[in-house]
Amino acid sequence: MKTDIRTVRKKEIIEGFYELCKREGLENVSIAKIGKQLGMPPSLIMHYFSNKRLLVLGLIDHILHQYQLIYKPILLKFEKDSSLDPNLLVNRLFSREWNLLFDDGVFFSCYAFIFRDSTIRNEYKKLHLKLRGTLKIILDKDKNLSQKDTDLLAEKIFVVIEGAYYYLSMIEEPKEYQQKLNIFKNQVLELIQMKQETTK
Amino acid sequence: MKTDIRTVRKKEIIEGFYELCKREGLENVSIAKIGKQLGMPPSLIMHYFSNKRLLVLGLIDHILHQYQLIYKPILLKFEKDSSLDPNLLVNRLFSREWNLLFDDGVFFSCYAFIFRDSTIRNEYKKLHLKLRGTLKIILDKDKNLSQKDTDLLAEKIFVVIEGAYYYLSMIEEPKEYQQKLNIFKNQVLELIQMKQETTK
DNA sequence: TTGTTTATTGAATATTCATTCAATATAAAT
DNA sequence: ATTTATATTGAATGAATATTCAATAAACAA
Repeated sequence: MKTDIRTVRKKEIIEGFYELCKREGLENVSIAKIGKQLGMPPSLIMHYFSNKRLLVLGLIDHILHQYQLIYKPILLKFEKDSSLDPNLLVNRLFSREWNLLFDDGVFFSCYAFIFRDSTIRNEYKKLHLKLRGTLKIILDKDKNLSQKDTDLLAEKIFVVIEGAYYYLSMIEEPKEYQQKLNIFKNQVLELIQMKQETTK
Repeated sequence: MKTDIRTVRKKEIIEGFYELCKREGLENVSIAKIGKQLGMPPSLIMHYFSNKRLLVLGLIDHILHQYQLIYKPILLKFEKDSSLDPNLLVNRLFSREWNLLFDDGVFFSCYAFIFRDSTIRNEYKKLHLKLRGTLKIILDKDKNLSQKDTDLLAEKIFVVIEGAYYYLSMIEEPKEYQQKLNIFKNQVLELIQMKQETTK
């Protein structure tokens, strides 16, 4: 009753779509290809997603959900602790162990849609606001940061993380990658340990 | 002799391609559409770019060239001055006045290719290295930064700029945009004015 | 059990896609 | 002026595209 066929099948289709995007790139995936991948006629896909835009919207929903699914637990682990280990936090924030689960190419392909689709833009924005909000909660646990503007600090931290995500994607050589990564980790550490402006 | 027809026409095609991408999005532009836009048969386009990948490669070359064309003069103005005004530099680095000339949607659509095309990845990387290099030269002019690791500093500055570029693209409301922008500008200013590690 | 809704199929649609080709025009080289 | 190379055209290709439709099967409600 809860897991009615409609819900299951829609999920199945989106996941097939996502797998194909990983392998072939979003721009090369057609409804027919998704059908072949899943062993179902294209008309069945159209039965659940009445046009391609809805399918892409579904994909983006899936990606952002997954993005959050990976990021949130990393942050939430700190919610229990009363004290904050900045080094541990930074390592977690930059841990890219999820790379196996999460495809950056699909993420950025979908990101490019924000410039021409306001629905998608808002979904992306909502996610990023949520992540900043969670980080603020973590930072507030730290007594060293009490009475500091943790909203501001979360903003500054995440902009480095996102810049790093963008920039590091271009770097293949592991040694170079590690070296740049350390720079950005330090940059965030310095932000946390800096004498921060007080909340106004 | 210098501007032979071949060069002119190829440029014309790429620029038409770019205009269409701005309006309709990279994924919706076909060779036939470019032809219609320029009033030439698709076969002529194929005569100059023997397949679509080469056309996309040409577009990316064009975009990166334009990106650099906008950024470099902003930086080079400082090369003459013997002293450095950090506020002025930061304002220039974040000046988005070029938004009219440069389309962010096309930029990120093309960026997404780096994940599946190593040629494109390297072109993007080359550009970013060059920009960091130029910034380092600027920073080296500042006596306050003498004997500091300006390579490192340039890296830290640009990762904020790029994170900001990514993040601010989601924000429509001008007031909110301005407020976030100021945060990131300050963040870079603090980096410049911080006691920086010495060069090893 | 009957009726009704939903799921699934497979064939068909018109359109658009990248690409090819042969023919012609134009320019450059001799 | 004649040859040679390049530019340009327009028509044609088959494959792939998103989407529609009518028919059947399965699930569900009465």
